Amino acid sequence: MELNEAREKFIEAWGAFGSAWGINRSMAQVHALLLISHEPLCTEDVMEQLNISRGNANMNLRALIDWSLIRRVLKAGERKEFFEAEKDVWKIATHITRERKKRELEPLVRLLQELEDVPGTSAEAKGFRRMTHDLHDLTTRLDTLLEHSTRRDVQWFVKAATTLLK
Amino acid sequence: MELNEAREKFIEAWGAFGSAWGINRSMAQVHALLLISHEPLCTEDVMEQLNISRGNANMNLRALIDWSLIRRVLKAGERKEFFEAEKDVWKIATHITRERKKRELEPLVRLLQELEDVPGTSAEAKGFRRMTHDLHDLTTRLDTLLEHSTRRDVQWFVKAATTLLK
DNA sequence: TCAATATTTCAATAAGTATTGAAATATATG
DNA sequence: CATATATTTCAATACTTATTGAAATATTGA
Repeated sequence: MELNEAREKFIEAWGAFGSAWGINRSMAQVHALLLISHEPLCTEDVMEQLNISRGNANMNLRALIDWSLIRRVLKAGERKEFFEAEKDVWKIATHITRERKKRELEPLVRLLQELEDVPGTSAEAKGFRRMTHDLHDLTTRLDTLLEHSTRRDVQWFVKAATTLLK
Repeated sequence: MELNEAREKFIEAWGAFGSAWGINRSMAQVHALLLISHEPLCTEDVMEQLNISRGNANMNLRALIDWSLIRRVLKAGERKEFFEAEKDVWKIATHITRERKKRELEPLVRLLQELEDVPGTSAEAKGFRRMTHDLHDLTTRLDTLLEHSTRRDVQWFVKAATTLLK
């Protein structure tokens, strides 16, 4: 496969993958483009290479900065902003999971905690409490796990588990 | 909080959570409803309680069976089908991750594997290979991990990690 | 077999999300 | 400060995905 064809396929696949996991396709594609770009790119570059509008490019570049997946870069003698991606896949994984944990997992954990305290002695109330308690337990564990994950932990973690489970 | 209010909140939250992770809101809500229902429910029950159409209910009940998150139940003397949810949260987590792994992770792993073989000695080609190789490595580890996870493994796994990282 | 009832399908439509592009705003440079 | 250039905003629009509901199909049991 040609390098250029490969680059396109990667951008497409990363976009589809993100999209399946509730991450806006353009955002994932902009991220993919920067991931495989050797040099930092400016907004125009992103617009051209992905065929998207200025507004779209701007919006998703900002979102990616927000997620700590890319950073602004200044080029000497250039007025406009350039962007480059974090290339360490462990950091990428950590930043994505942290962001989503904050946005979606934490609110769920908080609600489940409340729901565990629903009063009542009926079989229904008991069953409800058991369910929400178990879910709360699971989500809290996940939450803690992600909270304390650092690159080395994750590496150890996955390696240990992979070996053990092989 | 009243049990009924709590039930509604849970259904809503589970729907929103699923939706943020690329799982159809209705599917997540039907799942939530069955999770907290003491008795198996029929299609009509689901339609009524969630205010959704027959087609929608049917489609999502089928999808949930497909994901092994609920099962059909026959009630003695009843002609129609009833449905009940798997209530073991570890099994729920396993089934969801397995299903998504199959649908989205595996195709990505396959592509990344191909992309690692892109030819060329330019800095660009090298950088591209490094990136896709690292990603392939990460996704493969994840894939293996999920592949071999069973309830007990997951319990051990999360417990060990939680303790270690606390 | 035939009605009654249950389930599935699917074209039409609605709802939700993403994208555009031009105007407004901000910022750098002579 | 004026001008050129870069960035952001946002209402309009396009696109995607979910949902409806009625018709078609399947299933049960008298």
